[in-house]
Parts: sequence; structure tokens; C-alpha cells
Amino acid sequence: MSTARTTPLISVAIVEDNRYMRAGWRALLEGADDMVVLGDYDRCETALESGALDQADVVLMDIGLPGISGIEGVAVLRERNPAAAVVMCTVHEDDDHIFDAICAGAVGYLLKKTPPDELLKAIRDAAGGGSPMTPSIARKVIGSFHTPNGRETRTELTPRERETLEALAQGKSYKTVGEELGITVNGVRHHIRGIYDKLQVHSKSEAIARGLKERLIRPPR
Amino acid sequence: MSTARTTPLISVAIVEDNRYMRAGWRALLEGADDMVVLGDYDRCETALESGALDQADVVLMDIGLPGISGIEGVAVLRERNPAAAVVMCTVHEDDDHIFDAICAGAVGYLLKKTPPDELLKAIRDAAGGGSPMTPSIARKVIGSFHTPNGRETRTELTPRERETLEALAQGKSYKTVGEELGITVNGVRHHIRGIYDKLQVHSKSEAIARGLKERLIRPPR
DNA sequence: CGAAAAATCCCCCGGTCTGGGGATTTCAAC
DNA sequence: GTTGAAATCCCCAGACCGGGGGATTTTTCG
Repeated sequence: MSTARTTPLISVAIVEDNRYMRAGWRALLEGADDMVVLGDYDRCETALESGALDQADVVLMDIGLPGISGIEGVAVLRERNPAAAVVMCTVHEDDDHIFDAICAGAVGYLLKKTPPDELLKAIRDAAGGGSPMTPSIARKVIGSFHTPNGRETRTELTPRERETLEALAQGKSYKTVGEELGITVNGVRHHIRGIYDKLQVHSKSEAIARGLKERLIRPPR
Repeated sequence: MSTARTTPLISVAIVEDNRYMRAGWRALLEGADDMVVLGDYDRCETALESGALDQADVVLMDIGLPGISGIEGVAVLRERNPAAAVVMCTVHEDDDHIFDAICAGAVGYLLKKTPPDELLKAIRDAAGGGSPMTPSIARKVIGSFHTPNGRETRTELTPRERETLEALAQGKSYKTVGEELGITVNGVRHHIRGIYDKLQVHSKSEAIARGLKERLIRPPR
């Protein structure tokens, strides 16, 4: 009889255009006794056609692929097989690629320099409901939640102005904001004018957009 | 002569109200030869007064503290010593605490059930510019970037409506949006009316707020 | 091929918002 | 104890936006 397993096998699919890297990954995963490689592909199109991605628990995906990029690939796959945990694996460490991939639906993001044992750990992690990330990437993701310097008066909004802007960002009208802050519409108007002045904008939405971008206020919810 | 070090010592401060847990952490860290414990405290106030936090590389902080909570503590510390990497350590796994702590400035978030060796790894990770997180927490953070179902027509906005709403979220006016999409103000108005209808709102800001909340559109930047 | 949905354009009217003034109170700092 | 910033309130005029209509064209799909 075969060895009793405490955990089910992890099905993995590989999408990577570099054949040597692809072969390396395959060999590595095949050496792990808790994983099975469903297939390796050099581009998203063929991987999707093969059907392997539809049964995969984890998909190791390169980001810079010929044809459909890894980013678009994730988006497509997410509709076909939402249960699959896609781990992006790439040389790019720049913010745009990272956040594009994450927004598209990737659950993990590793740099290609990740050592083999950590790659295996990452796959187990991803299959187990985690989100493996290279430390520097994790910090970037976390950093995206942080306000630029943490001060109350970051750019230079007064506390009251910040409250006002946050209320506006929740879609509230002058009147509603006034009720919420316990002041009249005129009081609200004053603060809003201060905000427009400091942010150099001329409308509610513009102020909200800048407030969010500069992280002067926290995004609602 | 003392042993040559390849990496500098990591200064750690501990803030945790449970004395047993605190003592346990302290003992653990003192057993690691690349760390030095600057002090352990049962509340933020005393920790801040002591000055230990001002020199710490890493701060292990409980989230549920008497007096000033760990969340507020992070915010305060961030202004005093932005270089410190604060790792929240708690039993709470609910979203609010997590995101509040991260937004306040924490770089890591561990559950108290984290085994000792992983705790040490997490501290080294935090000191080295990473963001240690319990796998389930990491997934939640990553998940916050994902759209609910990944489809293009998530709730029920048409592609053109989504483009319009995204442009609005960038603070653009009807006219500007029209120029961007290559249509007239009237075309824009039509899409916006469709959006208002579907989202059940009655103003630009409200639509943007809901669009962001429901993740129908990606936050600008 | 037809029906439905999406996308485009147009007009009018009333309400909200923006920009321009000006005024008073409070509170902390100098 | 004056100064200044923050916060509160008020008015007016014009621009922009939202709700109500209606119309045409392209695309999608059964």
C-alpha cells in the first residue's frame, strides 16, 4: 500500500515562457511528494486550452509572457476557475506590475530569485489559503495602506477639513455632511473651500480623487 | 574578542499586557543571538515614556491593550520613530482590527498562535524590510485588492459605464470625461444616468463612493 | 434576419455646487 | 493681550449637475 497522506496532493500548473526555468520548476515540484504537476506551458493560450488550469489548485505564472500577458491571463482564469490560487513569479519588482497582478486576481507574488525550498513553501502556503510574497513585495503591499508620513496634518489639512473630506468621499452632500458634523451647510462650505484651496481643485469629486491619491483620507470601507 | 557579526543586532521592544506572554517573548528573543531586547512594557504609555520605542528597529505590539490601544499606539509611534517596524501580535483575526492596524502604520500582523521559530523569522523579516504576516491574514490583505467576482460586468455595469465611472473617480467633469472617451457631454450623461440608475444613487460622489466600496472600479493610482 | 442592448446625441428645467465677498467666536501661541 | 489660525455662520451670482423627456445608430445574439 502507498504511504498514508495527511494532506491531499496539490495540483500545480506552470505557465512560463523560458523553457529552462520551466523545466527547473517542473523538476523541483516533481521532487516534492505532496505535489503533482498537471502540466507546463509556455503561454497562457495553450495553458487555457489544455484545461489543466481548470483543475489546478495552484498556478505558477510568469508575468511577462508572449501573447496574452500573465496579468490578463489571471483575469481570464479567475472567471474560469476562481478556486485556483495564482502565484505570479517574475523578475519585475516595480509597483505597477505588482498591483496590476494583484488586482487582476493573483494571490501571491514571488521574485524569480526565490530559492527552491521557499518556492515549495510558497506553493503549499498558497494552496492552504495563504498569500506567499517576497518580503520586499509584502512591504510594498502593506505600504500601500499607509499614509505618506503618518502625521495628522500630512499635506496640510486641518482635522475638521479631513473629517469633511472623508464624509464627502462617502458620497454625502453638503447638507448631510453638516448634519453629521453637527454644523450648518455654511460651516461645511467653509471647510470645503479650505480644502479646494489647499488641494488646488474645483469640485467635490476632484477633491476626493486627490484626497485618496495623496492618502489624505482613508478610502471608505 | 567577541564573535564577528555579519548583520547588526536587531533592537526589539515589546508591548504586551499579559505578563506571561511578555516574559515568554522576552526569553525567546534573548535566546536569539542576533537580537537585543530594549525593554518590555505592559502598556503603550509607559513604553512611549521609556524612550525604548525611539531606538527600536522592531516593536512587537499587542493590539488589545489597556489605556491607549495598540492601534493608536502605532499611529503615535509612527510620528516619533517612523523607522521602527511595528509588528502587531494578536488573537483577533477579524478584518476591522487587521486593516485598522495596517492603516495606522503596522508593517506586520501575526496571530499569537505563531510558533516561536516563526516569530523570530518574522522579526528578522520585519527588520529586513519585509512584512511578516500570518498566511490567512496575508490572504485577506491581498483579497482586499480583488474585485468580488472578477467579471467585467461585476454588478451589472456595462464596459462603457465602468470607464465613465472610473474617469469620474479621477475627479474629471462631464466635459473632460467626454473628451477622454471621445464622445460629447450628452453621451457621458447617458452613461452616468445608467450608472445612477443601477447603483441607486443621485450624485457623482455617491456613485464613486459606491463604485469603490463595491469594487466596481479600481481606486485611482 | 429581427429584437434587444449598448452607445451616441439633443433640449429644458430646477436644484446643487462653486467662487466671491464678509462676519463672529474660540483657543493656543507669542 | 494682541495676533493668528481654526471653526462657525450668512448672502449672492453663475456654473455645473441631475431628472425628465426623446431620437438615432451600431452591436450582439437568438
